[in-house]
Amino acid sequence: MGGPRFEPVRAVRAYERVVEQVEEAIESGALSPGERLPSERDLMVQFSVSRSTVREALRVLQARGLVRSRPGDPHGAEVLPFTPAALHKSMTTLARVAELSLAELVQFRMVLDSSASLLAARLRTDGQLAEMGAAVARMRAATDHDAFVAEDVSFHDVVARASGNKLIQICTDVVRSIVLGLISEKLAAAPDRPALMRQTIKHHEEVLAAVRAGDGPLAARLTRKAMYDYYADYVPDGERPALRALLE
Amino acid sequence: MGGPRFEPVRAVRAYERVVEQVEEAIESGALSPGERLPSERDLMVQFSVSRSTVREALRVLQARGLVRSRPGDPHGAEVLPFTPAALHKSMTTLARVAELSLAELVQFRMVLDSSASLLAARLRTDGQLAEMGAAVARMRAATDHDAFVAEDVSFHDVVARASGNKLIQICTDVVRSIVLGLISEKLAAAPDRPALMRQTIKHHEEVLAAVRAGDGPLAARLTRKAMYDYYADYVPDGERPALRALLE
DNA sequence: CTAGTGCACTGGTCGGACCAGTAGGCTGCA
DNA sequence: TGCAGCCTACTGGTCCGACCAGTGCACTAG
Repeated sequence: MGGPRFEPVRAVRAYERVVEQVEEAIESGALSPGERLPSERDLMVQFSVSRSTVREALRVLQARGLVRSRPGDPHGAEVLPFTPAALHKSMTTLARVAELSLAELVQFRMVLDSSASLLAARLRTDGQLAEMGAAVARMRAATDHDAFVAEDVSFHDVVARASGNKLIQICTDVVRSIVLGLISEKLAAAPDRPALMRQTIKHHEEVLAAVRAGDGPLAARLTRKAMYDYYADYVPDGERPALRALLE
Repeated sequence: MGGPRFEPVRAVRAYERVVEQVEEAIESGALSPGERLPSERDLMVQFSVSRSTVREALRVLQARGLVRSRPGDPHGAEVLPFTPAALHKSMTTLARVAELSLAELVQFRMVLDSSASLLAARLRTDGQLAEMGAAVARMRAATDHDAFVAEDVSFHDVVARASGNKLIQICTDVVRSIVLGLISEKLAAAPDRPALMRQTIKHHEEVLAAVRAGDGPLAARLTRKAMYDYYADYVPDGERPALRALLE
């Protein structure tokens, strides 16, 4: 006690050090999206490691969504612009191995999307308001179910953007696609689809009105209600109370 | 139009197919945490690929937090129990490359933690209530700042657990550690620390009382307030209104 | 000036090699 | 018989060299 606390020196593999350096260069902005890494054969010289090591490092960087390499490309691996793909992947894995229930996912969406609505009610621009209106209009005009869902998504996406919080925007996007992936087949086979679509449109119009009026709490409440009504049928009875707990 | 829509056949690399198969085995539960993968040399026989390919696949699986391999281990790579490490990594990367502001992160925590409090007010067990009380007691007894923060964290963690939503629990955990990582140095140098600690304890007691009373909305509101008061000083003036938007 | 063709180089994969490190069986001592 | 210590077979980490199909660019022929 009291003396310098030494940290255990984990054996750092060569490829990890390569990953760290390249990662740092990318995250610090020294390498911008679209720029190229040197070729693998150049990298092995620069890092003084073998090509196998370089390649393992590139695989890790690729798994993290930071770079992409194409066979034959004479310019070397490309630094990618940020995408939530890696986040999406790890959250999807999480959903499977941690056995996240649909109820938990929907509940999470209720929390996040309603907060987005609340913030959007205050921070939305007129342009975003128009985008939301347009999305609702396209929902109304949608003929097939896929198009309807797509416009539904775009509405929620505008709201999330209008919240001014990129993290909320990204997380709603990721969780939404996981939820949709889980129930898409059931959704397409839902009974009385037209009625559900009409109800959904009505809900969206109400949310939009609340956002336009700047009534954040109302917009949030309506968003939670809309999401509950939309998904409750797919959630097992026993888990529905947990969702209703968010409806006040 | 009309004909079968063919999807572009992206050239699937050999190592990707290896990743897919192992991933599927793990996520489906065919391989449980603690179990071992065959050795690399066995895998190259089973998959009919070279060891380089096997190793690149293992690097990807390791980057995703699914397996771990130690040099010299005669039992092969170990299948890991789920940890949010991969999620944490990708969200940390996200925070850097998407240039998430502290305000966005704190706002996200306000949303998630307050929802956790709201749910916990309804769903908490008596045992969890006791844990929360114990955490607050330890906060009060904490002598140094690190211990104080640690107990603060454990309080929030119990609340998140009591929400009954694993996704909320994990995400609050991940974002919290990112936030703490961003401001830990500033936090330790905060002026008038004892006063801040007293205020924080008071806030936690109030939240705990609301949770105990089953008053979800109050617990949520208090949680947002507590978090705002705790972090507002570190958020640039211009971004504070966005946080206040969550305080009603 | 353009269409077409090589070519140089790329990433993907393979096979073989060596090393340090581990675990478990074996040996030899008590 | 029991146990401590060594030994060995095998592991993962790294390196090397090789081949292939594919790419982009420069060059050439029209």
